Amino acid sequence: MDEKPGVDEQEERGCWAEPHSHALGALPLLDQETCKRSAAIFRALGDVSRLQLLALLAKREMCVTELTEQLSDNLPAISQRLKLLRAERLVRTRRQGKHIYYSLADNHIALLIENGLAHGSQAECNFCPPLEEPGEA
Amino acid sequence: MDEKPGVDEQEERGCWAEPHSHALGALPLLDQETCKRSAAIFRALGDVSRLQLLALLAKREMCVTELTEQLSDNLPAISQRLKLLRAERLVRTRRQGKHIYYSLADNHIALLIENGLAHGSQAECNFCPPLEEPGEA
DNA sequence: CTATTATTTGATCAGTCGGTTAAGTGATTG
DNA sequence: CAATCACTTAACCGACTGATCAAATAATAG
Repeated sequence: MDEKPGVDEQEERGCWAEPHSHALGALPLLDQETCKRSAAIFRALGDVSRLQLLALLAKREMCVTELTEQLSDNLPAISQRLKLLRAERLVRTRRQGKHIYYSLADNHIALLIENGLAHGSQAECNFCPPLEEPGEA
Repeated sequence: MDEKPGVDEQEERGCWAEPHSHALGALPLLDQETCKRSAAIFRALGDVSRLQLLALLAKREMCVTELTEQLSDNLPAISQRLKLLRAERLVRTRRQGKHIYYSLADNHIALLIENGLAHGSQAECNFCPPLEEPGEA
């Protein structure tokens, strides 16, 4: 936004004296809102219990009781996690009678989860194009 | 314990009495190692400062001093974040003289970041196929 | 209405995380 | 060699997180 620090004078202080690319000027940072939102999503995904929960919901919608059963955990804990995930809009709810069914909010999220799990596994990532030969010889 | 599929009688205990799909049995959970690794990656990405840092490194490799400049932050803070990101193998380092250059560990990570940022922005996600199901509740 | 089932919320509390400052390390220069 | 630069680490500390249990709420059944 401001005047860019043009390379007027080559002073001999700091690594600026060397031909660093950052002498070329400041790079634009991420939009603050996008960044905050993205980080919040990542943070919500960054927990083993929640990730297991989401992985289950990626298969099909489930009510809280079933999630509790499948995860062999206690119900309030599940509910608290779901609350957080819902606050981040990663899951959605649907009420039917006495039950509240949870499911992933959209397939964006499903894709992101799948993508992350692919990275987390040692298997080849099917989201990335085949690695170009890292020919650093 | 389970009767045959012919659900003629309703037992009076729990939501099991109702035709819930989890009566069909337990679903497999995620492999614990994959889950932990994935969650760790997500957690590392789940911070605004680190995400900005990674977004910069997605453009090109930089030394710590330049990152400090670009982010207008103090150097030890950047270094601590880089340490964490390196511990999670999201970034790699290359020493050249007095400088240590950081870059993203691989393009898996670059893709995952790009993917997450796309979700974080309100724009259409270019990683997801166009939604095929208009007729959803 | 009351009772029961299903789920959420409140409140507490231990554990973790990230920023900050100062000191430490490792490479290069004179 | 000592001085300097680039960066890392240690240690402390306040803030946040997530688990837990009891109590509250919401919908349905009787």
